[in-house]
Amino acid sequence: MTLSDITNPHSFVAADVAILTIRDGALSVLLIRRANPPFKGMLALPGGFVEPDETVERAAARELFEETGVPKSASRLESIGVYSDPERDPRRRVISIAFAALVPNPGESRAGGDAASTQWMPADRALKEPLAFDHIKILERAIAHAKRQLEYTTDATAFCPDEFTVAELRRVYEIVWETKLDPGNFHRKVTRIDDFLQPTGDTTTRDGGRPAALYTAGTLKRLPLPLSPGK
Amino acid sequence: MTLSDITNPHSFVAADVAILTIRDGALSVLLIRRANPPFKGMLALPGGFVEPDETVERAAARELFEETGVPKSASRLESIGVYSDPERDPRRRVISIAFAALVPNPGESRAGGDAASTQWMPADRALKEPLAFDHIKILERAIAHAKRQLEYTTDATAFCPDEFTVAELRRVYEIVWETKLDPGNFHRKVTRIDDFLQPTGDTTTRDGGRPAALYTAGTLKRLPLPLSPGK
DNA sequence: CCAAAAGTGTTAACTCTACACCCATGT
DNA sequence: ACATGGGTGTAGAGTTAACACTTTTGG
Repeated sequence: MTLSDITNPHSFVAADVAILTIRDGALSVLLIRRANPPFKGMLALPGGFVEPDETVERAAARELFEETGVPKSASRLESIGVYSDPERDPRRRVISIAFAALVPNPGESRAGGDAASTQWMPADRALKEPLAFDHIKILERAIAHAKRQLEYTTDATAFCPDEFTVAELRRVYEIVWETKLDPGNFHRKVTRIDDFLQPTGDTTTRDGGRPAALYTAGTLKRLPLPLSPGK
Repeated sequence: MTLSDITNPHSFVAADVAILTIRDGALSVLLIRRANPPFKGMLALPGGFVEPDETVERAAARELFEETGVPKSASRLESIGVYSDPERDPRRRVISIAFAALVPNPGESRAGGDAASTQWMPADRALKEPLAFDHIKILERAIAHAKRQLEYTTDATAFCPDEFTVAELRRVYEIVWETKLDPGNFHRKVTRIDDFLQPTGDTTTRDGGRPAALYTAGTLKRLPLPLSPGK
């Protein structure tokens, strides 16, 4: 560290992650209660400073794993924006790289980071809570991002367990888009797209009724034609 | 500035901008020749450090204006990613926030920054040049971003002058997507979308043939249905 | 047997593509 | 008059939405 490093413009860089999942039929987000100032005691998104030897993606993946136990590979973790208002942190200049993580329901918020202070909350309720920093803006953007991702990519599968049925996938779309989709048409549409869904050969009756075929996520990332949320 | 500020993890943060326009029928990018190490003498994207009192968007807008004279309001300037490999700058840790700017052809690269060392280059040629840092990756992402933006948003108008014809707009799509589009079908499609194009009432014959109606960009940002580059 | 959910068939409405054709100007 | 590009009409192909219907299980 030289003097010029200190006098030249520099900043703290943090990665903040809106970890989204579907719980009890609602799009939900993981919030922590801050143990330290600033905003001590307030709800916030998980986040932390980027270490000198890691990328911001790695810092975000680390936060994700610490708070949920979900490895990066089981999620879709994407950068959704940079928050750099000089006043956003009252103590010092911190530039935040915001991420959205779409993860399968990991059950109760776990021990990793600081279990006692983490909680899942339905996204619509979280948007009405006072959140630390500009985390409300990050959360808004993360939710908009998720809705858009479902239109153009196969990211909906990130909300599902490893093996899932077409109806379970449909419910993801219905919950995130807040619409009803025709089960028959939806089934035809998604099963016709090459490499979207990989049949396992197994079936399940866990949702009742006639047994449903089980699938895993295929290799396709971007949908050839967007799935529209329109009625 | 306290001691803890220095010993805690921190970084230099830069904004690098891929300024894209359409010149001589080709998608082109503004490159500078670096006057200083590292990578002295090499081609690079314009960029600079984020000052302590400005946002990264503002730093990017400043670069854009310095190099082209184009104000932020006449462009679409969007963050397209964060480049934070600890080794990306050989001298010290620098995290780069990458932007893509879509601008109308501003004529010759101008005096602002350092006219002698800036040049427009067709994007496909620039992709084959050795560029400083990881700027090739940023440029690739900026081009992919532009192609996608044209599908889902009204950003194509950012490449056009203030007033433009439907055919001029069509040429933007044809050049960026590297396709031919049916003039009649394209005309019908875009003029039918509410708030995409605002008729001025004037016409022009600057492209020859029958006079074409002039339009300005409307208020719509996101297309209700994507325009596909499909055949 | 009945309820429930999976998955398929069918059809009318809609949209898109290709291309023919007419229009309004400069030369 | 004619070349040039602007813009409209139209028919056939393709796609979609709505919903009836069959399938396969659990109770």
